[in-house]
Amino acid sequence: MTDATDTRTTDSTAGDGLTAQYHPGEVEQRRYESWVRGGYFEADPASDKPPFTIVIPPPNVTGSLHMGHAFEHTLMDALNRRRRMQGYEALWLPGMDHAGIATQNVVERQLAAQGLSRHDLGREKFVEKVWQWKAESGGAILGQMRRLGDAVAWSRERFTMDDGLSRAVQTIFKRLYDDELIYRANRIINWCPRCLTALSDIEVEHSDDDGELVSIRYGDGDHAIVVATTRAETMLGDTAVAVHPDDERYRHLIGTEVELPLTGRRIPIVADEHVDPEFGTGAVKVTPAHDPNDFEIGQRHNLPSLTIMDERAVVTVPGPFEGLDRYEARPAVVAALREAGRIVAEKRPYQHSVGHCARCKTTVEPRLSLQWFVRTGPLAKAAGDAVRDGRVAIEPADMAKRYFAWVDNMHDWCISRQLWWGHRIPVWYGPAGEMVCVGPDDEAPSGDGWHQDEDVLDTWFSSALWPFSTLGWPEQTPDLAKFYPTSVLVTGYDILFFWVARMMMFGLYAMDGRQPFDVIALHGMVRDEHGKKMSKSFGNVVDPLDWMDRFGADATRFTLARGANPGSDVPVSEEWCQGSRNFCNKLWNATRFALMNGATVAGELPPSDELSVVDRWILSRLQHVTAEVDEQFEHYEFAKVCEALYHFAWDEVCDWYVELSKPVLSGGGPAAERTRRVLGHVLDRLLRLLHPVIPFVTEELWIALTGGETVMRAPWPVAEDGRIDDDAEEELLALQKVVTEVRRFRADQGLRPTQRVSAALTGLGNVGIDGHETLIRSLSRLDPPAADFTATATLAVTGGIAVDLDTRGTIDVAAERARLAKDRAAAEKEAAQCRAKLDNDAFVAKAPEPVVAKIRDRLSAAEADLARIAASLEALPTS
RNA sequence: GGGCGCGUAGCUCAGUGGGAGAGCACUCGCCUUACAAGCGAGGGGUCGCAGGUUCGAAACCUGCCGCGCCCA
Repeated sequence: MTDATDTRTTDSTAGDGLTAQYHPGEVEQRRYESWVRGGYFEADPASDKPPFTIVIPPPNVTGSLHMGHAFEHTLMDALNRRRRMQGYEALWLPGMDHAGIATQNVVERQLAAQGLSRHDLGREKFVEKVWQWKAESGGAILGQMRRLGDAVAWSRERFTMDDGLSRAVQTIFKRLYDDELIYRANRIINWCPRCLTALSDIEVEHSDDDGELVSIRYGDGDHAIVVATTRAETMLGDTAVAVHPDDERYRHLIGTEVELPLTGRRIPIVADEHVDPEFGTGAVKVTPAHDPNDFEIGQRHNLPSLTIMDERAVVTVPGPFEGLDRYEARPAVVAALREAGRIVAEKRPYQHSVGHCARCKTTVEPRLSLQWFVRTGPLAKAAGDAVRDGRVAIEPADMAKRYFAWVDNMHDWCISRQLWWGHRIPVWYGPAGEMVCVGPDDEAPSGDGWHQDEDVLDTWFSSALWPFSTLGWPEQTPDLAKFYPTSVLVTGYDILFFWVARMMMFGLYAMDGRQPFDVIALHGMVRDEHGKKMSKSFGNVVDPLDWMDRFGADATRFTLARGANPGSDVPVSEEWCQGSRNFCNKLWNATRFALMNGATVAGELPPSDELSVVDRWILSRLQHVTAEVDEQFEHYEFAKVCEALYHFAWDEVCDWYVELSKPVLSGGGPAAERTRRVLGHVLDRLLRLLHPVIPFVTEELWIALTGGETVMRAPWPVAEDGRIDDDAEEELLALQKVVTEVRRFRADQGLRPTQRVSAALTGLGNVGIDGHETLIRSLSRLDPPAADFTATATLAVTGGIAVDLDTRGTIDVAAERARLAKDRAAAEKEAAQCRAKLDNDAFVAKAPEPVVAKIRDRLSAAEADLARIAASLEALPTS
């Protein structure tokens, strides 16, 4: 360098081919393509390696990658990549579900833009149209998964509507039907008047909404009874009033009839245990066709069910309210009742729980209709038992409580949907009322009067088969033999009921009691930096694609994995993602430094007795970290994996090992050779350990460092106990203490970092680091004592080490006094705490001996510190 | 209404019986030949409140307060 041009921040490469900063955009796509080309993601059922299988929770074909996917995929990818490195035949199987309602809605909206409805096209043409839509615009998420780095076996991509999976659906439907675990019944179900379909219980979201509570008097005089309702319009369909059998207020009315206002109908007053006498007046109106609880009461008392609304929730009762929808009918009915002098009280607003369609948020209308159901009793029992008896583990284990609460109280599952997009129910009805369930290899009945059920199955019905339908079931394929049961299911705790319990039920049933997965690893929800749920209306949604653009896929992944404590929600913020980007850059530069200094992985790692204490120390630390990371991975403790590696890489390798190695490397000779080999080894292992979480940057660096083909095929590191060296760790700890103490003195004295100071070190031999005086001087920028050396300050470090410094007479006495006073206060506090414990006879008598001994040691250390500090203070000029 | 969970530094979170931790933020000093996306040093907490168990409690028990989620 011949002039003053500052090259520090430019991106010049320094002979090693690496730029001064990591640019993920230049690496990621290229690396992903090379992985796919290399076939590294694929899995072979003929392999004799042990299998490791994850099936992807199939994203919705209409969806795109949001932060929740990015999170979940990061975890799965990390598990999968590690297992592959460990020598498993690892399969991560991708695919999507057909998302009945959502997809139909998308295509219907497109049609609506042309002024068409699906009915204009007819069923067959409409379904064709949906397939066409899927081919053209479906599955955007698959491309986004590539950007994230998902190591999925693309050759096995599956879709719930594919032929094979459809065959699986029909097969299990028939089997369940024949076993009487599927039945058709007239029941009250959740109905969406906008989607015009039935919904299962869990597709209904409840929220506390403002409504009204209207109290209405039925009957007259001493034969009157007041009921309160939030849905006045349903009184048109009332067929009884119910009271609690023990309620003294109404005992005389039980068994009698009252006149239902506006209708002239007379309805009975019945006694039912399920009425809460504390709520309202203790009397409830009963509308069996429009309320699930009322339906139950109706069943128990043989009451008629009057359906008063059509599928769009429009009143169909002849009279003044006919043709009004439920929200128009409500005030109209209340007005008419008021007119008739029937309203006793009105409360507005009145907050109460209201169910909404999970897909479109429309208020659900309970509706009596003929639907198909899965009888969940025996299936749910088996699903619960598989966890209870330990065949399936839920991680974290606490979450099993939620699972049991669900499977042990499961209602029958309404599986029919009044849609066209989905698996059509394989049941045919005959002219004489016949009903025939048709298996995949059966001939469907044909001829006059035969027709197939119009409805399709709930999307979750096919998703419930996912862990085995994707492997070829019902055929007995090599894949199924090799890769089932899957190893671990990674999913959010919010989906435990929707999907996990259903896969368990169907998996155990279809696979003769063999569970669909060995472990259910649950994660939480991604939230914003203040722990708030991300929502469009709140404006706090973060787009993972945006982060990947700006900080890289690795930084995005590391941010998510680093926050991943099992079962807990993950807050994320842009600042943290920046921090992750910085970490990737740190690794980049550490490797760059290593390459510039000839780090290598060639040849055997020298035996420990040929290595310096610094080399032995970092190798020892590496073993501890390797063991720790391995252990934490086994327990899905991704945050702890990341924490351990971040700390090791940054604080130990970069801040200490690299700095300590600089003088050795520049010194040349065999010592430098050995350190080059150790540095190469440590980075090689570090990059391997990090690869599952941050695959791109580690691949780029590992190849540059080792010249290998891909880190994906490098064996997963195993801790070598023989390299653990407690003495080396102790010595380094002492060395770090000395250096830190000198740096602290320098900072307190306001000495510039570049200013070298003469110093004499004594007592290093006390802790066995007398051989490292040069290193200590280099890190703390101390020169050997000159001829005219005069100590102006003395630092006393624990362990009897003293550093005499010659600051040319200009030491800041006040600053030094303050520093020592602070040290003394800390030591005094420590000594006092220890003394208090030791003075307590009960403590000495009852606490375990090692604990007592430790406190004694701490006390004597604190006392020694106090003595040294006092001496230092004494030695200060009194000015 | 029923159930589950949480409350630890300014923020977000680890820590489950024996020295209160991390990341970020903050303060001070630095372009120090890998990295300013950096380096060195530092400040900051009655561990929600009140009782109890224990030689010893952030952790275990009870109650209360506050917050969240699921179910009805």
